Amino acid sequence: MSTSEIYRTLPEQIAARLRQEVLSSKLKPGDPLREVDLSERFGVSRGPVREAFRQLTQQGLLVLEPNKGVRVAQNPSVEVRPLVVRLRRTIETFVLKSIFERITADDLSYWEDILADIKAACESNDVDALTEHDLRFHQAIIRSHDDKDLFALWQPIAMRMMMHYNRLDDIMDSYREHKRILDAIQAGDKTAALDALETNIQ
Amino acid sequence: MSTSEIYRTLPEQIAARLRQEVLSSKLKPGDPLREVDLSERFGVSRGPVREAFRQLTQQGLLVLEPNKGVRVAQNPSVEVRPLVVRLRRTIETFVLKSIFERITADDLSYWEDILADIKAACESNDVDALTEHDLRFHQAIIRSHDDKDLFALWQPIAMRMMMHYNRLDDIMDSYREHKRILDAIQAGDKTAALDALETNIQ
DNA sequence: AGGTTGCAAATTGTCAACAATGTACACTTA
DNA sequence: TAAGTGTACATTGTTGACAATTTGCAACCT
Repeated sequence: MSTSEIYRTLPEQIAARLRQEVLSSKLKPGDPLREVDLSERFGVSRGPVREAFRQLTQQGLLVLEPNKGVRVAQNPSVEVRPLVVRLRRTIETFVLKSIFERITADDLSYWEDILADIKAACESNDVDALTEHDLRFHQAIIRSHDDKDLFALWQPIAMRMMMHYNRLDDIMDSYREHKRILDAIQAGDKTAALDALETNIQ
Repeated sequence: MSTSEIYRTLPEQIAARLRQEVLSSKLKPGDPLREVDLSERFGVSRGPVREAFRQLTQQGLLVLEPNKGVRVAQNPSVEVRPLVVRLRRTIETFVLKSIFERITADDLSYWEDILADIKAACESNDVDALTEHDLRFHQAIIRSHDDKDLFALWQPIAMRMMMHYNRLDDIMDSYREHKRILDAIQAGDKTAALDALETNIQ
């Protein structure tokens, strides 16, 4: 997502691009995606495109119907949304709690970099960039846990929250919320950090 | 899994078979899976096998390393396991709560059928069959919710709990626990049903 | 001996052709 | 006209060949 980021495989690159377009609503819920179109667009054969489709399906961004192809997934219904929020809070607070005492200076400086990106995105009113860096911020927390499996558990839940969603009136609030999380961590105030994190997830 | 069950696609059939072998520990954590081996075994080309691998990866049963292939995933660590339990309880109780008033006679008779299978598996001490029907029981509850997306959210979490796990000393306890859930539902006792469900998930 | 380099084999990744399936629409029939 | 049927067309599913990558091992150097 970050433009300089290097992806290992072809399907990953394609998936990253499509994910960005779904999260930024360039692709809207229900839109069909054709294998041939995308393979021509990316200059590859249908194989890698199919695999990118499977990856995004696993993340909940696309929906697959056998013999019919994929479409952009619908947003979670109003009924299910509170559940998704609860699940995501459960995972992220679990991780923050369990790593809190082991947070390193490197972790902090990395998170500060992301926070700076969030600030820049807010100031230039760039919603797409904000979505990207918001995601990176929370990803970074999850990934700081030793158990890599947690990320696979968290991703589909978080993605469902990130789709076409904008709960804030003032975009700068996003920066403030993330700053509050990081400030509390730096102050060593676990309770405040967890509270700030829960506030940010809704 | 149920022998008469019909799968739509080739990859689904392959995935179902491999899932059974992982859940029954015929395939053990860390075991590598080779595309050619399995394509020969199932009499298909590597394509459908690859896709089955992707499906099982999404369910958390396999782990994929680019250019290196897939291996059977490790069990969740003792540290993460309580989180997985909490997530699964959150989803299943959410579903049971929200469908409780709309449960039909058809639902109940279907669940009773599965309970009978569970009983039979317990009585013949068939752990593999028990795992299968245990899964079917909870799947049936999740699937009774209108929002089909819930299943995709639930599956990877539930699968991680089902892997190589056997918490009960007496296998018949599994039957008793599921019977308690169904009895409470039939009695219309929501609180008791939710409590029985939580007891069963650990 | 310890470490490095360079094959050769095993394995996954990608591609393009062909098969199977689903879809749209004109055509028939009552 | 309305319902059903047949037939092209569009699209996904599967296959086997070839390319790229990783891995194990032997030969080599220091």
